[in-house]
Amino acid sequence: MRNLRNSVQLIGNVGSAPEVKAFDSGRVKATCSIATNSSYKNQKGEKIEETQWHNLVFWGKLAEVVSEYVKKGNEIAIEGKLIHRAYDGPKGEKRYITEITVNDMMMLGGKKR
Amino acid sequence: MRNLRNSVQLIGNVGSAPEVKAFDSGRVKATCSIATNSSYKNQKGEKIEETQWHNLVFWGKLAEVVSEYVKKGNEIAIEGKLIHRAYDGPKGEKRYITEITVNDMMMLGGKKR
Amino acid sequence: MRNLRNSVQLIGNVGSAPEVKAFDSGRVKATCSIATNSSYKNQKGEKIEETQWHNLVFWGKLAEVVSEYVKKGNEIAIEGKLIHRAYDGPKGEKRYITEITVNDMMMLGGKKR
Amino acid sequence: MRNLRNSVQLIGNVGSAPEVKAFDSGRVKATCSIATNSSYKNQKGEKIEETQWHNLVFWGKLAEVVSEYVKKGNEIAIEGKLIHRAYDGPKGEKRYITEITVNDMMMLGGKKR
DNA sequence: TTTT
DNA sequence: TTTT
Repeated sequence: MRNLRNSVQLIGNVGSAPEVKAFDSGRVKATCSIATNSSYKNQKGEKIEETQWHNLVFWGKLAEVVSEYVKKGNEIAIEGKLIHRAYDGPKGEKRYITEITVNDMMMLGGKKR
Repeated sequence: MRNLRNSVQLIGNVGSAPEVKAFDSGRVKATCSIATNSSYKNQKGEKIEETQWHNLVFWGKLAEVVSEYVKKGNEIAIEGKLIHRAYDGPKGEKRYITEITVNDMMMLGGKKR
Repeated sequence: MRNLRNSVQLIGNVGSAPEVKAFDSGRVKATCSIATNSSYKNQKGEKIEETQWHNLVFWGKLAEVVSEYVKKGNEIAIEGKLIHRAYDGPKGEKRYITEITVNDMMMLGGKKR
Repeated sequence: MRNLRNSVQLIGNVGSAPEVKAFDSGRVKATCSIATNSSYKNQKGEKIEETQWHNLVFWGKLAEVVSEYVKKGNEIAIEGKLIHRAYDGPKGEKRYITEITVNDMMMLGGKKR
C-alpha cells in the first residue's frame, strides 16, 4: 500500500556523478541529486526561473543501474517515497534531511545520451 | 509543465488543527502537517511501523477550504509540489525546511468524519 | 520501469460486488468497476455532474483482499496500469475493452465502512 | 479536485503527426496516439515486448503547442484524465472509445529532437 | 502531532 | 453500477 500513501514523481537533470557505496552485507546504495526547473511570472510580469534540488537514494539493482549508466547532466524521471530523517552532525547536533527513496527510474532522451 | 516535473501525492492524517494566516494583500495561507503511515517486516520478521510527517502549505481558495473543514485527525489526500527552502533562524543561522505546496486536496471518508 | 511509463491513479466508489474467479493454476482474479465523479460549470453557469466508470482487474494476493473486504459502494483508491485489449464477441466480431490492472489498492474512510 | 480522483501519467512515443482541428468558436483541439512499451518475462522465461496505444486529446493552448512542436516518433510525457465515451458509428451503432484529456505535456530528450 |  |  506504500505507493498510494506516499509517492513522488520528478523529472530533472542529475547534478553530479552518483556516489556509490557497497555495504558488507552486499547491499549497494547509490545517491545523487537532481534539479527540477520551473518558471513562472511574478506580480510584475517578470519571468522567474526556479530550481529545486532533491536528494535521491537508490538501493540494490537500481543502484547498480544508476552507478553504471547515470552521468552528470542526464535527464531522468523517477518515482519514489518521500522520507524525512534526522542524523547527528559533527558537533552532536541534530540535523535533518529530506530524501527520496527511489522505486523506479528511467533515463530520458534515448540512446544519444 | 510544473506538474509533470515535480509532483507529490500523499494520503494521511492531519496532525493538528491547520494554522491560517491572512496577509494584508488579501492572500490567505494555511499550513498543517500530515502523517503517512506504513509498516514493513524487518530482517527478524518483526513488524515495524513507520510514520513520516510532512509539512503542507495551502494558498488562496484551497487555504480557505482547509481552514473551514480540515480538523485534527482527518484523513486527506493531497497533490502538490515538493519545495526545499532556507530561512534565517533566531540566531541568524541558516535553517532548511521541506514543504509541499498543495495544488489539490480531498477529504476522505465522507461527512461522517 | 513500468510504473513511470504507464500509471493511473483513481479514487472512487465501487459499483457492485467484485467478481472473483480462481483459475486451475491457483491464480485468483477479481474484477469490479469504479465510478469517479467530478463536476464543472458549463458555459451557461450550470453545474454539470460527470461520472466515469472504469474497469479494474486485480490479481493474486490483491484479488483475495478485494474479494474479502471490498463491497458495493466502498470508496477506494487504486494505482495501476492502463491496458487496452481486443477479444472476440459472440458473433466473432472484434470487441475492445479498456481495463486497469491494479498494482496497489487502499480502502478509504476507515472501518466504519 | 479532479486531479486526485482521476489522473493518468504516460511516457511514450507519438505514433503519427498530431491532427489539429480549429472550431468556429476559436477553440483548438489536437489529437494523437502514443505508444507505451514494456517488457516482462513469461512463465517460460521468454522476454515479451508489449506495446499499448493510447488516444490523447489536447485543447486550447496545449493543442497549439502540440500542433507546432510534436512530431511523429517524439518521446513525450503527459498527465491527464481518463475518459470513456460513446459515439454513433456510421451504421448508427454505438461505439466506445477511451481517451486521455491531457492537462500537461512535456517533450523529452532536449532540443535535439 | 495523526491513524489503524 | 457508485457516491455527495
